[in-house]
Amino acid sequence: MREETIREQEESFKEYLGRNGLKVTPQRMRILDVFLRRRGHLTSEELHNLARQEDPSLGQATVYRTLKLLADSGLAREVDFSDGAVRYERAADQEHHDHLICERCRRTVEVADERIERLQEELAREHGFLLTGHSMYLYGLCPACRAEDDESRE
Amino acid sequence: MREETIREQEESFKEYLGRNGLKVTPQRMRILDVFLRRRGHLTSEELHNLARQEDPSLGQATVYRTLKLLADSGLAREVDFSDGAVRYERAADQEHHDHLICERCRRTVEVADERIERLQEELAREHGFLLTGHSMYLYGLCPACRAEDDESRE
DNA sequence: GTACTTGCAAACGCTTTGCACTCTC
DNA sequence: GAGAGTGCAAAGCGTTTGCAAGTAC
Repeated sequence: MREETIREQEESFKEYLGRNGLKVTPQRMRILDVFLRRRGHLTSEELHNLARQEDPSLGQATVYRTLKLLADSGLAREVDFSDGAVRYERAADQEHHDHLICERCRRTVEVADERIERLQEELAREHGFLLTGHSMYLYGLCPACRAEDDESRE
Repeated sequence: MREETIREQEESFKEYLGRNGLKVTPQRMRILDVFLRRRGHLTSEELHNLARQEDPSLGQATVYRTLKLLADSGLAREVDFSDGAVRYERAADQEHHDHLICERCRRTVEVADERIERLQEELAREHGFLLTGHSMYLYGLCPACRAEDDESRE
């Protein structure tokens, strides 16, 4: 992520904190910084390990608490790959997307399809619901793992 | 669920057990029976409470283990509404469906849309994946909760 | 008789919380 | 200096597991 974008997101977080009577602390800013500099889907533990390299006294609980704040503030998004722990991704990366996950190697691809989104809206409306959000996870075998299968079958 | 269907499912489970060198026990059959007679999305704990009324000595661990077997055998399906616990639903009820969940009252509606399924397949294929499964949860406000909102706004 | 199963309780992994201390505003 | 935030350790939660006793086949 570009330095400039990082600055913007930091400002945005500070603003969010101020607006909600919360305080700007070195821990919170460090966690945000590490989070933004890392692409992908991090668990709280992974983020803790990374951030602790810069500040060994940083506690795991603070990471959990800060990730919640980041999600609330809209800078991070929770994702659940059903692998035990909740993961977080940067919300700024894309407006919206879903995930395609390899069941064997856990590699993930972010996908988006406008047509599916529209159909989801439609489906909700048909049932009288006002759609506020959704989560869609597609599970399968990625190209590499499919190739492995083919080889072993020979 | 009709008695006849229940019989069929019981037979199917016994067959699955035999085929895998597992045993037919009173606990397993009781859990299956309670599960089949209840529509909806049950947690292991809810099922344990129900089954315990018929057999007070039934252990929670046995319910967990049996639900895993039911899922493996294809009689039950795991669903995750992100409310903390894994839930199970009868697989025989529908070939396949997804869930529309009210964020306020937690009411759920089962939905299915052939067009969305096709697009999911297509999306996976575009990325070289072989699709094996998916989970889609739509979150929103149900008609009743929307009406409540409208009233309070007057 | 030989696995496989059971119930119990302990362990598990992720997450939250109570607390005394520290810091931001 | 008041209220929020921190790190720590303990607790919490749903779930899994080790074990000795019991049971299906």
